[in-house]
Amino acid sequence: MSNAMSHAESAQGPIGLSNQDAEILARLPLLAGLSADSVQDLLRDAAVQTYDRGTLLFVQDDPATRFFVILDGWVKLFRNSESGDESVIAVFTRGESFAEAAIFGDSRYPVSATVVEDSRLLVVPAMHFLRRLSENGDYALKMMASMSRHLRQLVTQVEQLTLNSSAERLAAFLLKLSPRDDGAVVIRLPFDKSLIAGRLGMQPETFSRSLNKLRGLGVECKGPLVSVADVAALRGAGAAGGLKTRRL
Amino acid sequence: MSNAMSHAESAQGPIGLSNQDAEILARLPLLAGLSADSVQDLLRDAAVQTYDRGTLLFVQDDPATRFFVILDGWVKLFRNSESGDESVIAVFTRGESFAEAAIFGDSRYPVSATVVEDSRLLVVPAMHFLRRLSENGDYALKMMASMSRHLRQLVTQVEQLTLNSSAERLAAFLLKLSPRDDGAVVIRLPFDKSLIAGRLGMQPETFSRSLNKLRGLGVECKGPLVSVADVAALRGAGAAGGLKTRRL
DNA sequence: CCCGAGAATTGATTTGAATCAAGGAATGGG
DNA sequence: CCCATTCCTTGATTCAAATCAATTCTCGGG
Repeated sequence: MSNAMSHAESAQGPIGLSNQDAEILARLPLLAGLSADSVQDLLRDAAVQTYDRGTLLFVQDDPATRFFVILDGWVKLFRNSESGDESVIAVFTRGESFAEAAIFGDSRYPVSATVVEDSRLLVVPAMHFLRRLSENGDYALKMMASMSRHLRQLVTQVEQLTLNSSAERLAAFLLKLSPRDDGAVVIRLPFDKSLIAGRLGMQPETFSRSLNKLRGLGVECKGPLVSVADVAALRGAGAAGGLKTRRL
Repeated sequence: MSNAMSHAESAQGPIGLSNQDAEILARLPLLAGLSADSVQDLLRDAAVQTYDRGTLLFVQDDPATRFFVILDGWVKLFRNSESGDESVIAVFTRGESFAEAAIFGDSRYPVSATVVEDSRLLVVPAMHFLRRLSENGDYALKMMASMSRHLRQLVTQVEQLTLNSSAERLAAFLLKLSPRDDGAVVIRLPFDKSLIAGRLGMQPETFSRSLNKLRGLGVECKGPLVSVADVAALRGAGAAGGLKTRRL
């Protein structure tokens, strides 16, 4: 089924990817700026797979033998405490890679991962990829830049958890989703509200209430659609502590 | 002053390090298993520097031009919110490296760093180090393993913040410091209690009270010394939810 | 088109931790 | 050796968010 589809690219694309998929890979921090040949080389034995919502990709402490690039859909990374409840560490979507970091060192996944929307993923086995990395410094630098990015995200997350209120975390989340940084926008929430709540370290009830608190700042919510009257104003309010932070 | 000190090693040690310092470097995940020559090679223009407590090493968003290895002392990484208060992201000590990840990608420090105890640091300029990394896959893999480790730490931190109580986080902190994993131990707190509180995402007052809550589990505290009657029991209580977690 | 299950909201209540406010050790300099 | 500054502890109070408890809303299937 992979032949005769897309004329020129289909034959030379890494593992039989559509043009659009190839586009995604090209933009990936991990591979950005590499030649088509290089990408082909790195991803030689990678494969595209389709997963249904709910599929468990790997479990915390599993040996890490592969990592993933999301071509479509959403994936949740989480941890389970001994007591059974879960902490959402990250949620990724199209154009993002995850678990690359795990294939180094002791090479066990530090989190579990499930598919939260039907997804198409590029699955990259570690073995060949690692070999190529160690042979080519250029690849390795890209990889480190990508890991560095994930590190930053987590740093931000720790910061937010320790010093922002629920409403502020939600505001920050909306701002990150906003396509523009001022004026009025309508944002479509990318997945279930309760999952967003988890991602932001709060209960669903608190999520709902936080959304209400933002109403005073021009935020309205109908179903999965959130309209923000003035993005800049929302950001300003967050920074100024118009929503309560711990005082100075 | 570097000659005639330690007989054999002094001459061939990286940049005139004592045997003990060389020992530290050898154990560093970043360099572990590399030959003396390789280390010498990588750290060619690194230098040992002494810093007084309170010294600001770099500020969040500074261009990241160097990273550090701690030969002695303690260093705090933190972020400042717009509103002025700080979030402690990590505290590192002898034998640990930090800010390696920052020298990749956009190459700005994602955090600020200050010295919290008089310290001796190995300062490693990024330029030469990066060049060597890209030339030698072995170096790069080590580096990634090290970054992977930091990533794991942050993941754990996010998890703890979202689903453990203050008392549990403190218990986990003590357990990590414990030299043995059962029986009775006395632990010396490595730095000020208020800094530990910050590191654990709580106020100093809450730290004090959490310590009291642990008294019921055989934890006593005199000054900077904490005695644990039974390490295994403490761990058990934490896991079992003897200290309150969110219920299942 | 209606129905049932899961998702989301809303309300009432509890509670863990922050804040406010003093006291009490400890530490270092004069 | 004493004082002062800083750190730590303890108490009273407040507050944000979790928990408990109903509804209401939504959406896909019969």
